[in-house]
Amino acid sequence: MPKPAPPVIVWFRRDLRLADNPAVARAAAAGGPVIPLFILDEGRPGPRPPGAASRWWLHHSLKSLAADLENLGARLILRRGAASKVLDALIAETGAGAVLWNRCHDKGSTERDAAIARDLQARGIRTECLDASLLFDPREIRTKAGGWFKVYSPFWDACGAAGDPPPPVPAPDTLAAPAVRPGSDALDDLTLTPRSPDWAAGFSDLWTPGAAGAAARLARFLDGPVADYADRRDFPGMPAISGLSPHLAWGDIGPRQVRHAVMERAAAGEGREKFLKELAWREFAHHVMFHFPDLTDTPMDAKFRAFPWEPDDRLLTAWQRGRTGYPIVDAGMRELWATGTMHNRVRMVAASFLVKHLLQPWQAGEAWFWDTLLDADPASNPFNWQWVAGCGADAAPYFRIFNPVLQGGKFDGDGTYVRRWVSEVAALPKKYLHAPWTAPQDVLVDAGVTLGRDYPEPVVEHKWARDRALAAFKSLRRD
DNA sequence: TTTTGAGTTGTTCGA
DNA sequence: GTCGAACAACTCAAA
Repeated sequence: MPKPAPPVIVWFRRDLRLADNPAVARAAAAGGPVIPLFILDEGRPGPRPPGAASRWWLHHSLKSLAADLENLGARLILRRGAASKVLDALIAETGAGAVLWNRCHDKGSTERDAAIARDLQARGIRTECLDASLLFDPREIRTKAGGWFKVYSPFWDACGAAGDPPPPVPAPDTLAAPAVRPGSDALDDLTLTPRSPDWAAGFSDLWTPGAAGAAARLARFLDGPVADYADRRDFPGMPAISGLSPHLAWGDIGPRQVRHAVMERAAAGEGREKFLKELAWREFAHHVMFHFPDLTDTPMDAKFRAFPWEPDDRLLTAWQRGRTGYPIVDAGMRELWATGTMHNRVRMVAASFLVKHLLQPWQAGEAWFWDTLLDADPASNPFNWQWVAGCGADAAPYFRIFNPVLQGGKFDGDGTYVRRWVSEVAALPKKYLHAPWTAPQDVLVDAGVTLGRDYPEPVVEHKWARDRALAAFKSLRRD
């Protein structure tokens, strides 16, 4: 009798799916027993610990993954602690001979995983690190001079020239169970969901974390909205967007699956093209983070280290709570709190407002989004904050300062979005909706609004704040 | 090496 | 109300 093959550990991270998962496919193809593992590792070095909203998503996505694994005859093992220690213990318990995972490109994971791979290999445990989270390998998308792209358009062109990414591999039909059944922590014991108060209670009505939920959302998007995506994506009151970002953040679905489905099932046209370009922005953010590992807290443009921010907790809190007195900003911040996401157009306006109107450091906004966004992504979140602040890749010129009143009028002209989230001003006519302080007294009375009581006066005056921001940005100029 | 064209998402001002 | 220019140089990527 030949000795049975030693089990293979598949270490799940931000790839909580069975299809389009090269580590799973490789382990299944080997035919031996497979041990699916997720580790909640909040030590250093390691990935940035997820924020509170992300933890809620993670909980439910893990639950979904466990159920999907169950259907294949496998049991998801949950453990918490330093990944190296957890792996060591599990290998000792089960006699596992290999550990497979899909690459994460953030600094903490890269450092941790490299050390783990070295240690395991030195002890004769095979490790394999595969690619699942991106369309292209960041090492392969290069400028002609061998550098990495800092501008989106040539990056996009280079991706196009790189050829099609490989099609997603299907989920396995079955996974062999190991002879020794290792113990697992209970999902609830990871305490990923809020208890008192349960501020996430409303999330369940809006979101279905997990691969099935992601597939359903993708199908819904491809059945309709994608055709008008280019024309409607900027209007937060319209149901025009895919809502896939939180699923992508934890890898309920992978970008290759999204791209493949879009190409197969959406008619060629502007909507499809625009959507793929948005997916490529996600890609760009991850590639930039690969080349600039300190993206999370260090401005890419070094002269921004000297930026004259004016940190102020009162202003930061007003912004976080959606009480700035600018309805489009407040609507966005309240949408974020209630749903765990914010429409992209409004993110730009709200982020610009914090950084430019309030002169709060972009890192403070980034941290709040990291904690409250269900789609908080280690690359996209800081990348986009740096873009807004003007210190990131392909950033806008400093004088491009969003006017929250004009943006409201332009992209929420009929007020659908603001009325949904800022009930205090919902009765105002659309003419004054985005600037309640300009409404005549009788209009305010009719709408039942007393500024300063029911809804805040603007925390800063636009023109004054704009001029202050311009002066601050000017001070950075090289002389 | 030097040159050239271009750069997600805007606002304000004055004619 | 509408339109075009100015906003400020700088960096990037390719030829």
